[in-house]
Amino acid sequence: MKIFDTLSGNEKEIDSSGKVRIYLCGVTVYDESHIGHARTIIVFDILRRHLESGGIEVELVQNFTDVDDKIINRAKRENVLASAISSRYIQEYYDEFDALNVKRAAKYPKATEHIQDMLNLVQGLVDKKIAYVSKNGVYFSVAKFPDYGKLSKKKTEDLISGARVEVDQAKNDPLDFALWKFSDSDPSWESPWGRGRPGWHIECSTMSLKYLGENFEIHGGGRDLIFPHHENEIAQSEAYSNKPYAKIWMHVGMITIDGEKMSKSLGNIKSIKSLLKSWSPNVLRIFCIAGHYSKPIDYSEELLKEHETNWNKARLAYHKLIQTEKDGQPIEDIDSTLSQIKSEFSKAIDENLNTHMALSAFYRLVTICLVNEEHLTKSLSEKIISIFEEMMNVLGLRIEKVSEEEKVHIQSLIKQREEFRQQKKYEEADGIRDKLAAKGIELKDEIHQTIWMKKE
RNA sequence: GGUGAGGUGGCAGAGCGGUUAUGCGUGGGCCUGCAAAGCCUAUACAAGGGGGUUCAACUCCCUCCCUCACCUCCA
Repeated sequence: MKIFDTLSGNEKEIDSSGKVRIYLCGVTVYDESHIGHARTIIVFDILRRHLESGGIEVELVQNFTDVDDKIINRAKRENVLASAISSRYIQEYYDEFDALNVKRAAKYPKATEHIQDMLNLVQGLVDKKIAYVSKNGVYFSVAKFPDYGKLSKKKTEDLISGARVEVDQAKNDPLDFALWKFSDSDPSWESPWGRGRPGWHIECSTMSLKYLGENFEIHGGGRDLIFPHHENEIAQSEAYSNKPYAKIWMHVGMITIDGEKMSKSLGNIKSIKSLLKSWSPNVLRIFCIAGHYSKPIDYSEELLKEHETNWNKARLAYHKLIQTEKDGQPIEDIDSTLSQIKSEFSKAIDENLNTHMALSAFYRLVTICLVNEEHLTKSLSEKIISIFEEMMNVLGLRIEKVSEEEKVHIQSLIKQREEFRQQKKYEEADGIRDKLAAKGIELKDEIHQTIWMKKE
């Protein structure tokens, strides 16, 4: 499988000779997660699911940044400890991403639980004289790392001339960044250089090294992390280990709203929590993967509605498949069509995670079910169901199953209702429909049969 | 100002040097106790502007214009 590598600017084959180790930069837990976070995480979820479906072992590590100025400010405002804020939002994170059917990572390391590891790394950089101690903290000396800028394609001269680089008297060079910041207030830890807390970038270098080793397969996150976060991570990690850091850098595009990036400061956030109130997790997932991951997606209700329409068709098709009992002559050439769709689907994902194309293959399968209803036989349905479920599994889409017992019950009610309808006792028939609706089962009358569907 | 990614039919969006992607929407029809859906059919002569390369460009090259992101914390 190939992925576009930001560092080399080319698509690169993922080294799957062994376990595929992936480090994903997670969220800073100071507030609710939004659909932009969800997009990045869902994209990596699909990457992981696809590799795993091909029998490749994946080890995904995703951090929580739980020490940060925003967390501290919020804690002050609410007059609680910083850890109270971070643990609240970590819990919400789990609740929401479980609801979105995102597979749990192998490990969710927290910065605050790796202070000593970070200090060791800083010590290594100080020993090598790549980091230095100033009055505000310990800084990384960018000038000592000649490759600085290779990921974001920036020249250090350009960065210096850019007026937006913060001027800080405590630094030797305006480009230098903090590895350790001196501070006495909560949260803070002792260090050989003075009490304080870690800089942002050091946690990812430390925790990826600790859990995935020196030269792991994929490192990623949102596009907005390329600079300075990932650039600085490379500098620290490679200066420390003298070895190349990640083999592939993968970055996911932003979600915009009215053409502007979704961000807290603009106040145009769509939180996952609020979106889950109006849209099913499946629709939200489709929304996040309907365009290519490298490009931005502009949020709109209309777009969500469109995906909901499409997804409803898929649900209908699936329910038809599982309710097909009849036998007969299947469609000609169906096997070759099915295998074609199947291979198109996985090829699309193999080629730089083209989920858009994969999704269109999936919808083609849906259309086959809806158009060829007359020819759908039990054996054919079973065949299609297995492909259908395979695809849903890779995309992380999920249709709730009903128990055998419940199924029998629904069928008998449908049969009863059918009898009422034959006798034109519509009130009774509608009564049954309402009764099922109350249980989350909706009915669709068709010419030869009534299809039931689990509501979402 | 620098760096990167883009500009495709009403909207969303891929692929591809030469054969209408597709979906949504919209019009018409079928089906139908109602409901909801579904199916059929029609519909867009799309490629930011200007140059080039080529027998042939939406697809490659140059140039101009525009949009977005990053250059400060950010998925």
